[in-house]
Amino acid sequence: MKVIFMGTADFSVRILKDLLKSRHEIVGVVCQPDKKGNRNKLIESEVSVYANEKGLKLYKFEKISRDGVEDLKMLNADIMVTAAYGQMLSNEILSIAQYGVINVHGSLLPKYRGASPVQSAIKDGARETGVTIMQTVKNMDEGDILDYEKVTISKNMTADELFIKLTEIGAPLLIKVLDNIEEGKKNPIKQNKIKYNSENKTCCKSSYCSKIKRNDEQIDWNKTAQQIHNQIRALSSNPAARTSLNGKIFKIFCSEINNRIDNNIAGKVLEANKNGIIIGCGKGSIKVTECCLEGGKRMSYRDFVNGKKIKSGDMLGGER
RNA sequence: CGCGGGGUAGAGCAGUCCGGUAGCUCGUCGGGCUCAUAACCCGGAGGUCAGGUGGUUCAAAUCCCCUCCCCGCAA
Repeated sequence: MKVIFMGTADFSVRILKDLLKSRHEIVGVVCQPDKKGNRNKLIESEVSVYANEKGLKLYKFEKISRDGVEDLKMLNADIMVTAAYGQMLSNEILSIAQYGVINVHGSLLPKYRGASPVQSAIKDGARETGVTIMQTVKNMDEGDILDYEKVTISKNMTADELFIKLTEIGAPLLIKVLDNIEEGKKNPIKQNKIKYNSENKTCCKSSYCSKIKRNDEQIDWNKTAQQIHNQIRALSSNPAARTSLNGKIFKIFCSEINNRIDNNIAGKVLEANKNGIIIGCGKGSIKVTECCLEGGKRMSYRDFVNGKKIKSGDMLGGER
């Protein structure tokens, strides 16, 4: 089939890569316009870089529903596919192609509808999530499910890692769905009828997750080690969970639960040596394994300790 | 021209203010100790100090000028 691919992030690129190897033809790629990033430099999105590299026809609409209709119609696509695109689609866009728009979503819908399904699942400490291929409709993430697959979340898994796993599973799944649609074997299931697990009925309850805000990044050391660990994993590597160390922003990318209960003070560095950086939490403690200081690069706890930037007894999370 | 931090051995850093032999920790290699070790002790290798075959100087990692690259904040 002739496919228009819409996506922006790294997640999207990994889907697009596999899609290019399939029997379907990519007749156009749409991504978000270049944005001003750090230090006001113009940042080209991952999809933009990749599409240019592959010589694909690329569009960057400020507002796709306003600016994109004519261009997209001209491509005569059979179907459009979105994966982390970042814009809502109007009914007009949704009806351009005969098979409409299908989306690759990083959760088992109807759970975690919205902007941050992957991060939210980790933050909640979920042991399992999945990837859903669904028909896109006007209301956010409410369309019928065309196929899905479950994914296990291991206890130290970060959002980066889960994103990769979801694309590894999601890309072939998407291709399978496209194949089926082409062969007339479309089998949509309403979200309120889906059964991922016969024993557990709560999994079919819908929920929403919003964009990650600055406030979500700040670590509250009074929380439990498990909660903090989940927050760190959920936000890694971007934007990353943060606290402060000696007046500077201290970001933590990877951690492990390290339940020390003796002599705990929330936010206190209990130990900082080659064995690890151990930090007291409201309940238990965590071991920081990868981190960075404002202005510096991400590094392992060994390197961080080696540079003598942190020592036992330091307090994290004070005012800055 | 938004604000700030940084580029010194494979890695993380000190040294820069106040110019004068290139330093620390980790890793690595070799040796020793040990029942043994990721522990301890001894020794070695490894650096055009981001770049300008730039300026000042008897002398520049250090002072001055220009360029490049990395990172954080704010948007």
